Amino acid sequence: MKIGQLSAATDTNVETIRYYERIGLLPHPARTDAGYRSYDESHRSRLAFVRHSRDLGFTIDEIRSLLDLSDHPDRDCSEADLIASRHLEQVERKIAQLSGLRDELSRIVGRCRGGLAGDCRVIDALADHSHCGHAHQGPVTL
Amino acid sequence: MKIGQLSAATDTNVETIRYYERIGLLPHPARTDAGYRSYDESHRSRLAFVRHSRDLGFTIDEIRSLLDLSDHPDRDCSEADLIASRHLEQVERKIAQLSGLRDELSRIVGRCRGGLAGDCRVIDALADHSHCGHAHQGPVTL
DNA sequence: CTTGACCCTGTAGTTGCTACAGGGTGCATA
DNA sequence: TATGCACCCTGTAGCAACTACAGGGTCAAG
Repeated sequence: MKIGQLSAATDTNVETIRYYERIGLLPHPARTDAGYRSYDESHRSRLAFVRHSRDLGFTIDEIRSLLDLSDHPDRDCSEADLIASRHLEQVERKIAQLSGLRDELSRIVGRCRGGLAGDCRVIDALADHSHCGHAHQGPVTL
Repeated sequence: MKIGQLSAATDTNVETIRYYERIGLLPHPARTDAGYRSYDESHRSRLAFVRHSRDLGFTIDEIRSLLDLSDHPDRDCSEADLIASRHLEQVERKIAQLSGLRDELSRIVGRCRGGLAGDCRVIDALADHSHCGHAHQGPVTL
């Protein structure tokens, strides 16, 4: 299997596959005479594992640990459970944070009837009004 | 006001303030003889506007547009409303995506009773099982 | 006069990719 | 045989929005 076929089989960008190899998430595959990467089923399933983990929002470092456990079936698996449950907590915190944003945003939008920016409620709400019961929480990434 | 005081007054990292200046979000302030940045109330309120917008998850580019409107009170403010409602939609989409993750993660965690990684349900769930009714959605950022 | 807190510039690191530039390979077709 | 064209290679730079130095200058207190 060449990289393009692995890419199609796992729905992963070719550049991403090379990136995962570079950072040590995937092993260096064999090469053809022409220097092309040559993959087999074990590479495919490892990459599928990585993809599924990324889809669930695990970081590269967490995936490294999970892969390590997966490579050593004799180890205790409580670490995997710990990683996953910590991650679940983070996802829940993020949902709570975004729900707060959503509530504040929906209070803001739809209040302008095409007037001038000078008395726009949207602009106004973003200006400095510490009295409006809004708890400062620091920048957020979507 | 020196940068450290502005930093304290707006709960913003000093480096972040200089960064905002560099990318043109804040104006270049006056300087003291020693070359120290010297801020006044107008800088403080502009930075507060930026911070509040970032807290609500607006991107730097969106904030640029919002600041621009705020600087021109004679403009039509429907653009501000558009920016905010588009952003609200994005936040709602993100919440939906994360809720999906949360559901799948909670199905996965807590199923391991300290056994060996070889038959760990967590590891197992991350391996390749396209039959489990999981819709592929691509990597997510928290 | 020295200590420590603050300030300056400029550059590099973070995360997880993505996008070239500039080249080589392999196969089908004119 | 030439010549496209799709694919592969390496290496580097870019994205967002900061954050973290390194290596220096300034200022007030003790």
